[in-house]
Amino acid sequence: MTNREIATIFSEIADILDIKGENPFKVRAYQKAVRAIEGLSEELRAIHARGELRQIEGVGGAIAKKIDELLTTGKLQYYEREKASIPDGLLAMLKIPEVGPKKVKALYEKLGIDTVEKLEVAAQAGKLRELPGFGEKTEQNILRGIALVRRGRERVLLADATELAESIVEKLSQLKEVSVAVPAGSLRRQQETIGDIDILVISHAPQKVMDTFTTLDCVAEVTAKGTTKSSIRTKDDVQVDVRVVEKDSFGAALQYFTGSKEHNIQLREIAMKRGLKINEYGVFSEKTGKMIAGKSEEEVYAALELPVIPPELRQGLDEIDAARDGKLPALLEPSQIKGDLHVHSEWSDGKNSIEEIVEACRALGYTYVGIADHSQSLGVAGGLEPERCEKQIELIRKINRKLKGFRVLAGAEVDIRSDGTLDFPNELLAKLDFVTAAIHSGFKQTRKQLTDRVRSAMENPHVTILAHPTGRLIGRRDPFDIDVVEILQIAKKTGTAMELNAHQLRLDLKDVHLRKAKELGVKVAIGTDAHDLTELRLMRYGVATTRRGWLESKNVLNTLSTTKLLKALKHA
DNA sequence: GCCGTTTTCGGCCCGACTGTTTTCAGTCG
Repeated sequence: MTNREIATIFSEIADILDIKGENPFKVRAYQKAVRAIEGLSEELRAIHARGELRQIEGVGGAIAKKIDELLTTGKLQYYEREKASIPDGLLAMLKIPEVGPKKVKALYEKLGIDTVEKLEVAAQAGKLRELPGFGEKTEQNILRGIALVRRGRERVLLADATELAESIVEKLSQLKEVSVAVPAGSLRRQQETIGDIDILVISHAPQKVMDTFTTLDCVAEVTAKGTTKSSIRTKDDVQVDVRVVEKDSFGAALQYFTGSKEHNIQLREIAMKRGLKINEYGVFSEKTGKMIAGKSEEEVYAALELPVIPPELRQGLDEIDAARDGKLPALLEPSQIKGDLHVHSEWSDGKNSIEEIVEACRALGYTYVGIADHSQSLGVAGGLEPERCEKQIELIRKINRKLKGFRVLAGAEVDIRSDGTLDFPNELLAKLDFVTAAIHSGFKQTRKQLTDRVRSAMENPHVTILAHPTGRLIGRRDPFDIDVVEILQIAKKTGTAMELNAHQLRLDLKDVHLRKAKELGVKVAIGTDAHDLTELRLMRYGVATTRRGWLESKNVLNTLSTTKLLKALKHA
């Protein structure tokens, strides 16, 4: 039973208890456990085997016992019982925006509505307004919510959300009434996918900001418009919220709206113990009500005797402990990246010549670029035959002779075949500056097959980097079933680096596994997998993801100087 | 259900907006 499956069960338990009107803190305890499990880099099975379940923050005796039951029997009696106690359809109803546990309960008990379909019919017939607390507007909102769920409320990729947010920020910034406009929320935390975009604005004329925001070209629908907060849905179906605050509360608001929710709850608990109260307007003394901080995030954290925690780390895991103990990492900065280690040229399925790539990379301030075109097996991607690869190496040497202060590294993205053998002979691999091995087929193999396959590739001394280790495409293809922790342990032994593929659809390895890599001392190589020059800019999302994984410059290969990098790649 | 430099009991983050009310509950983040 996977972490994901266990988290889903606890999440359903929380929903069921919520609908039944149980103690809300019990509901929250289950939700907290769900988030804790989702944040694990390790399988619960392994933690269970070591008897360390209760060391997980948010997992106490009762939940540990339930995890034990799930892992040993594959079932949970408590869950079966609770699930049987309410109709299945109620959980689906809860997924509709505007419909929460109280409404579900009322709809079910008073009108016998127990499916989304029945709810839709009743709303259309104007039956809901008979219930106390329900009116015509509520009916319309519920119908809209149902349509929204049917369309599938997909989360937006970090790169797409960033682009949209930056365009809105730019337009709001042009107003003379606006002094600052910045993204907050999960976007500022650089989460790999974004639900809603939050933008925070400092202005003394909030109404003007609200009016401008709700009438932007991209707006399809205004879902809320207040004096300091408005929400819209764009034509691309993304929800965007804008909040306006006063200058003196900006730090508190930025902290508050950056989240994560769990991080903020932890901060508030600390504040409470110190006789302080935090809200989006500032930090206040509980006794006197006097505001003691709020202008900047520095002030807010300082009021709790903490250094500012970088937004990417605010995940509600152990970052506050680390901050208190002075153990926050010096996270990787974009400016520390000296080159891209995964770029495709026109030799395989890329669009540009090596010379064009060099020029673009120099413009980005890099001092090297790793060309890694596909190998022969990948026919669809114009994979190189060994002879073509030899030719490419020659050309790269020729280009390098003409370059000053820049170096093209001759590499290849070599296919790991289904049987674990590599797609190029060793003699050829030996001539390359670096070899990135990757799985591009046979995703459906068993966990053991896939893990063994990658192991045999990594054990080849010429292989320096394992590309996109889990093969996932965010929102499109699940990661293949591979034991990432075991792969990392093998990498430690063989000295292989793990790629962080910075392509917007991949971000592979993901944050929790990067952190595990750091713990194990496995180096990370960031590559954009660019197939054209514009994709070279995806590096920023790679850097952001390493930051979420607590990586520092010393953990990342492409912060090294050319000489040191070449040496490190040979060693690997 | 979790948790403990006040605690093994009694707390558990906080406010905006909406729609329904005529002072507030529900939902959301």
